[in-house]
Amino acid sequence: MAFTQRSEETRTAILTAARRRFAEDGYERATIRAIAADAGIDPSMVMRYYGSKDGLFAAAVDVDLDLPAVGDLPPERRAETLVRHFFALWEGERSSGVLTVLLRSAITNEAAAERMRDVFAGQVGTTLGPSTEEGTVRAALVATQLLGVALCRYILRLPQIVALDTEALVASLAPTVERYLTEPV
Amino acid sequence: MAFTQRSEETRTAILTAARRRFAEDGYERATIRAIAADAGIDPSMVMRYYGSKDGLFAAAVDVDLDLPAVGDLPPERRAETLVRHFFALWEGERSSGVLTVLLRSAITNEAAAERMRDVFAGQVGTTLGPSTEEGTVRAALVATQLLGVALCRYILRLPQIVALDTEALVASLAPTVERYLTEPV
DNA sequence: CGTGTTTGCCAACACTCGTTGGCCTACACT
DNA sequence: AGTGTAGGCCAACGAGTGTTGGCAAACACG
Repeated sequence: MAFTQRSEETRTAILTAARRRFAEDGYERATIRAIAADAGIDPSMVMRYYGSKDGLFAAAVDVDLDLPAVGDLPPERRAETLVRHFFALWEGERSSGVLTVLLRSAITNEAAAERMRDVFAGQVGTTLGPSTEEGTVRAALVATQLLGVALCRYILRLPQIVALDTEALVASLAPTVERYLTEPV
Repeated sequence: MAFTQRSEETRTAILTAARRRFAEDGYERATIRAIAADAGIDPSMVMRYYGSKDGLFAAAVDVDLDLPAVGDLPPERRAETLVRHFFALWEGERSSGVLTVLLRSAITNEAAAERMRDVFAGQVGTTLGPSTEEGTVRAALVATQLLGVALCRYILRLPQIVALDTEALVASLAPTVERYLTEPV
């Protein structure tokens, strides 16, 4: 019952390896065997720690977006703050590809898609202000642009988008996001 | 050697079933057996007609975007025309989910991702005008928004985006696209 | 009508996958 | 030191996969 230090180490080793494999290969092609090999342990240990592949996946995509409360900012600063935070999340070391895991597998795995909708509804929808219907539509429009750029940059790796640095992207995208947040629908 | 009528019928039956399965399940989870069952024939026939699963996939994503020559249009009409054509492509009966196949599998399958980059470079990049470097960057920015909305609407099925009709989406997205086409980078 | 070719199905192979149970080792605690 | 428990590996099962070869039936054509 009590976690020893060693068990906790391999537990996180498995999780790290799982995130990398899920991010690179997607849910279906990431195999328990490969993840275990990366973590330097036996495949059966993965089962003992996380119960099943689904359980491991659920642990791998358990992410906190840690969104800033843009509602407190002056309106003209909200869009830029959001976009900047978005790139910090994707390119940050700490998250280590969780978002890539989530997005990539939300596309082949219905459970992941639902989790993504939940994350969106729960975290994105509310931090943009009171959750009126209009507000969630605005948030969804923002999501189309931000997820689209993540798709092209981190998954499809469109060379023109990969080549741009984040500052140039912020400059291009912030006005779009601002329009979705303010323009009448 | 000469194609009989019956062979051509099952050939397209296989292709139709394959597109549907690939679109719904993605490359990995779409099985030859399921596709064959949908087409009402034996799995081995799929191999005889298309050689391998990869061959079938290549045939399934062989798509012509049929983009309009927006270069001839007055600038203020280009964005709206593009967005409208984009939705017509995705929701049109004729294409029957080819684009969903392409996008969905480009995310787990590296070969599909490269094919997507090729389609983009070959068809999208050039029809937006002379292929200067600035032009391809603009085209890529347009792609982030349009692929993003396709992702949210046809794959993740974000309810707020699914609920909007195409006219409302055109109204929301066209100004964004127009900005990417015109605003200094 | 006879014959060769196409269309199709059946059965199987070789492989990989997630998952399980048994067994050995190393540590913790009294 | 003795003992129970947790950490770890090995071997295997059962299911599902893409793929192949052989054989029956339907067709085309002389």
